[in-house]
Amino acid sequence: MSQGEKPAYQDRSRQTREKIVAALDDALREKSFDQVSVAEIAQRADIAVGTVYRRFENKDALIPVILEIYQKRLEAWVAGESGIEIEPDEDLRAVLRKIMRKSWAICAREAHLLRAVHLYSRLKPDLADSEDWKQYEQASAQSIAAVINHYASQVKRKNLKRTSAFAAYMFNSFFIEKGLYPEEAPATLFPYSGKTLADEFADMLYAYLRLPEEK
Amino acid sequence: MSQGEKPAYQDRSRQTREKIVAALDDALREKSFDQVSVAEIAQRADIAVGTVYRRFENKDALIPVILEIYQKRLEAWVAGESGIEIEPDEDLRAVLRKIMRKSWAICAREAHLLRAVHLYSRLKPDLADSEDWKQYEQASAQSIAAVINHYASQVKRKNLKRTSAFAAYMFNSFFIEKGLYPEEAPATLFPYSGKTLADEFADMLYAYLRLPEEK
Amino acid sequence: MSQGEKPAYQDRSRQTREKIVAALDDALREKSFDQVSVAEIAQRADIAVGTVYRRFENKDALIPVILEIYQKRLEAWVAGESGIEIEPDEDLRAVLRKIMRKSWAICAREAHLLRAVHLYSRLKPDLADSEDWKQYEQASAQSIAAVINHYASQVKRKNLKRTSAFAAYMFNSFFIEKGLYPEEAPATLFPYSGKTLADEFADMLYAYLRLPEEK
Amino acid sequence: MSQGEKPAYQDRSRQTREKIVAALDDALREKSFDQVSVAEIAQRADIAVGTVYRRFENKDALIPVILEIYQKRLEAWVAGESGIEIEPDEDLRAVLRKIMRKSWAICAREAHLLRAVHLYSRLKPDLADSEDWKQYEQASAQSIAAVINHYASQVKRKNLKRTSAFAAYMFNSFFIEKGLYPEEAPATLFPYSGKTLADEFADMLYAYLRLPEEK
DNA sequence: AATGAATGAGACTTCATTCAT
DNA sequence: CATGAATGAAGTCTCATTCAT
Repeated sequence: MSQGEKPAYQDRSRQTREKIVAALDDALREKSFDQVSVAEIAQRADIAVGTVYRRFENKDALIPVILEIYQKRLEAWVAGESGIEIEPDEDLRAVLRKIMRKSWAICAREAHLLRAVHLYSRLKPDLADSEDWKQYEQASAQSIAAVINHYASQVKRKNLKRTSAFAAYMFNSFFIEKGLYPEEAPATLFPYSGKTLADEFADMLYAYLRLPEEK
Repeated sequence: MSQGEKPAYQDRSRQTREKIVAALDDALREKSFDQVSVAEIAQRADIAVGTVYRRFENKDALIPVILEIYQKRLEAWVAGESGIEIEPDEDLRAVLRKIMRKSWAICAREAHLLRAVHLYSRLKPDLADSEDWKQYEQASAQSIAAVINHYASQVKRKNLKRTSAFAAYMFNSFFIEKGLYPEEAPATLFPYSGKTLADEFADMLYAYLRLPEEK
Repeated sequence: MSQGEKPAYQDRSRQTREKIVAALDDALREKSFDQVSVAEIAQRADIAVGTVYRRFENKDALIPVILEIYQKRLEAWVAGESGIEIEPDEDLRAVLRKIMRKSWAICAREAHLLRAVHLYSRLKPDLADSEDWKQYEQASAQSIAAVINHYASQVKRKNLKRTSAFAAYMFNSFFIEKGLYPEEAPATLFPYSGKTLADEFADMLYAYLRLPEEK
Repeated sequence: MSQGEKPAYQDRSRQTREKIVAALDDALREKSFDQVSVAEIAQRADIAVGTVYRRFENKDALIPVILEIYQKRLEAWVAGESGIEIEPDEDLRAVLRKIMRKSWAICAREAHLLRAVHLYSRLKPDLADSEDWKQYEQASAQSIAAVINHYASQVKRKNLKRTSAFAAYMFNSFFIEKGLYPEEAPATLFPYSGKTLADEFADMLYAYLRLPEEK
């Protein structure tokens, strides 16, 4: 239960919550969070406006929910499909490609959710300290760091901590523009997507890791 | 004079326009364009609401102005400081660092303006096809391409066109998150800025250019 | 429920609707529709502005309502009073007088409503094609035609269709000026009203019907 | 010089006035007076907004001017073309037809002006007592009366004064709807115009004059 | 006298939130 | 608990009128 959300003791409450969440998910595929009115959410959920306010303190309290949906999707998807399998003797470059392809697939799939959270954190940074969002990004940073540490022998950079942090930052930035706003600049500057795109980024990351810092 | 703007015949008109522009510039340091009402702009400019509408067809017509302010600032700044000087025998890696440091300085300085345009194009992609914005990003892409072509001998990638496009995309993405929203994730994942940040990206780009495509 | 109006599910809604309608009815006795603001309607109805918009898509959607009020009044009135009774052997001239007197009474009673619709259709002919209004006038045309056909034997004109059409046109024009704008010219040119007025017009119509077309 | 208008002592003033008048005339062919803004008039006249206010106290003060234009047109037209010539032994019915055809022609020609004044007197009856408008209609009434008196021998009605007044009223009503709003109901009920229309009305009037009052 | 920039009241409309049923 | 009607602040935009130049 995230901030601004009210407890649901009864079964019926939980059902209502599900409805709201589904409606929001739906609506975000079409418009930005700002453009979706509470009335529209209620209508899509086939409940009354007041009912939304019974579950959520205000409209902003729905934001954490979006991330929550995303995380559930992510988990379900990871659980369902085979994860990234790394062969014992696999090359770092190949592994990065695998990761990037996979990441791209996930990101593209649920872009509307990430877009909503992302935009929101830009529009109302004060409200949306949204710990969840930060946590989410930090989680991705840790994954990157784990890979880098695992292949430390192939990495030429010495300051692994800083390298990991930078890689994580680029990883996220990379996906944000191309993944969340594929129709807008700067995404349109590179007219490829899918594997081509993922591989290109994997290569860039690989190259970076292989380049020794300058003395 | 950009689209939706009305002509200014008199001196007084131009003064008013400047007041509006300054007020907008000011306001954008605090909130997003959507959160700034026309009434607020008028108030900050110390003029009447109607006066804003005398100069601009509607609120959206102010968007191109933002980019215009930015470009003026850019030009003034470039004119003031010494540009990027490239020594004849200078190394690609060093050149990239220079470029990135400079770009970072510019971007950080007027982040609020770029942020406004960027956010707007995400919120109202239909309206804000904002040719100016696209042009601006394409211009940066061309600069990148020029550098790459100039140093073609040091670049190991063969498909220069695709390489340039990807580099341009990463260049812009890199600056967007860290430059426009330095307080938000994912920018916070990499806790450095200034030269450290610029150099790190320069290195990444350099490494990428030096890495041959896989056969 | 007319075009642009929103459905009312609850009793309370219907009460609100009636408040709005009554407020509008009231206001139109004093000013033209254009001069009545939505805020004024809300105030007269003792509700919030937004409440008006909850029931009606926009201000224009109130226009059909005006005609609706008028029609209800008309029906109620007709139901209440005895209708026009025609004796079997009654003279055409006498029948026309009866009709005109009755029509005059109806028209004078609810002049403010008809005035609103009439003016609106003159001010915004494009929007207010207002099928209702047209239908209403055509209905009156059909009534006239029915009478003429019924008394065909007493009518000397041969082209009954054209005669009916002209009679209907004159019937409406007659009422519009004198009925809707009794204080203005040209109504003031004929300083009588009520039966005197109605009878005079009945006579004119009678005379017209009795005059053979010129060969 | 009508009410609300300011005196023009100089030549230049008079020229300005002409420009305004012409611009207004022009504009009224396209939209209603309410829909024409002072700014538009100024633009069409190729003068400044303030200049309009130097000549006219406010927008409403332009209304009397419209009627003035109309009257000038009328006079010029009457002076230019041969007026209505009545042969000594001409039949009343034929004379009425001539009058109606001529009247129709005038009315149709400058409908936009009459329409503006007419609408205005309906929208703001308080302000627009517009003596001019009343005078104008009374003038037409006198003309009708003159004809009726001239043919008194052929008229069967006894109360000539009342008869004339009613005829004048119908004369004006007749032209208002069909002449000023030919595209709207009730004008559309009678799908003819020109001579057919004029003759039909002439016949109606003739018949009326020939019908003795009932005892 | 002319100009046209500036004014600001006021109109329409939206929508997050409240509250009586 | 759910409902959905009602609220009203706030936003965008228009235009008759004023006034400094």
